[in-house]
Amino acid sequence: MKYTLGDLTPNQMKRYPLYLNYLLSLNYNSETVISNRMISEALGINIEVVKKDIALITDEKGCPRVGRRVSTLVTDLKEILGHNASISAVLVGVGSLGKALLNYDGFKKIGLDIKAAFDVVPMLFEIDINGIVVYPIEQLGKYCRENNIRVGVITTNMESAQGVATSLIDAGVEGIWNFAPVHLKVKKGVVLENMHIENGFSNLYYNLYRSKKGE
Amino acid sequence: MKYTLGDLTPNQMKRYPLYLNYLLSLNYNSETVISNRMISEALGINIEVVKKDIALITDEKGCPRVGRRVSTLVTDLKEILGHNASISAVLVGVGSLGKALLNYDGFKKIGLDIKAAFDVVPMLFEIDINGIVVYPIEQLGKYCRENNIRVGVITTNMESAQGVATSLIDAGVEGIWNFAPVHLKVKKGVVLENMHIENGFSNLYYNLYRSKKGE
DNA sequence: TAGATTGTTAATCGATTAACAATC
DNA sequence: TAGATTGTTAATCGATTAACAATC
Repeated sequence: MKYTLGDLTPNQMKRYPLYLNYLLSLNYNSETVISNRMISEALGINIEVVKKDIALITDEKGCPRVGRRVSTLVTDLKEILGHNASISAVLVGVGSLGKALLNYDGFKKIGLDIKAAFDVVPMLFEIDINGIVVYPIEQLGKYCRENNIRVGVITTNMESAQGVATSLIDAGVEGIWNFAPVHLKVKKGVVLENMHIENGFSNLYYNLYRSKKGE
Repeated sequence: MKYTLGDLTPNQMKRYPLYLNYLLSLNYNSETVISNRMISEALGINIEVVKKDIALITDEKGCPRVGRRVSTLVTDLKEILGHNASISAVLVGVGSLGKALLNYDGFKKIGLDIKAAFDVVPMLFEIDINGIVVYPIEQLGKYCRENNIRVGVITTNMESAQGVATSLIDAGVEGIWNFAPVHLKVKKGVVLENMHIENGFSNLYYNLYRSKKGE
């Protein structure tokens, strides 16, 4: 692995998950190989971009007329995408979206370790969802400090999100992954990643328009 | 509105939802004004970028020393983001994520009109979730054709996603909004928008790394 | 008026695309 | 060997940033 995370551009970081997703969709064994061209065509990404992106994150030299082993690429992509890390997190807001995320088994696989969940509704307290226990929101700060929580996942409603974010930041989290459809203010140095489904739809809408136009 | 959707770049289209989100987070009335500078500082987007983006989508001239009315900007942003449209859609896969999305009231507000849901589990059939009825997956194709469905939302598990996508495409949908964490093959001309939560995490992970590095 | 902000043009920077020698 | 693919360098393109006159 020639380059480290810090050398990669945000644009590249957006493409790596696409490569990984695509490779995982193939039925491959330890001998399966793939060429940049195939990746390029499958994903609709210019081949020169693929060549550079891939060459950057792997030590394996591509073999002319053949390509590279899929298994190596998968390993290298996972490494660069942080799937081998284990970042401690809490989730706040155990509504339908919160529950859905807790029930999703994929987080650990990608490097996020949700240690606990928090809510205001007493009926949820001490309930165990997919191995994660729900605690009263009052305990959020204490829990985060005592367990070195690095990331807070916010799945509350719009009204509560800012308050929760502030509590999380006061408790020392480094990053917030916000699923509530609101703009959050975070103090400098705290990383904010917004997962706004509305934005996904805007993109879809835009591309529907373009594709109709292009006909 | 000087420009239309087709004139805007994908990069701009990613920024417009951020502007809208931020403006909506303000307590504004019909007289509240905002300067590009304030937007720029709140969102951490270069002010020249903000100036251009905003000027492009509104007819209201900015007033030096003052800015523009927030209400006008909100209207213009909603227009360009398609919130005034109404695109017919179906949702396939009424698991925890599917249910969470059905329970989310925001879709209609942003221009997506989910008309029906589909699943394989008989226990769910004819159930009404937030006004949306669940039907057997066998009826998917027929329903889409008869109701001119333009978009299919996929919230199935990984295994079923590709099959569902193919059915939707065969039934004539123009776009697929995929929440299943897999790579989907779609035929040319069909718009695919992936909502992969893993990708959000990769971004967060990357920015956590950068922010630590920058200290 | 002075100063902040707008709108726009020019300069810089970075990313994408094209070209091509090297390799199996 | 011929041809496909790699890796890399050069050219182009577009987006971001800087600069500044116009305006209230």
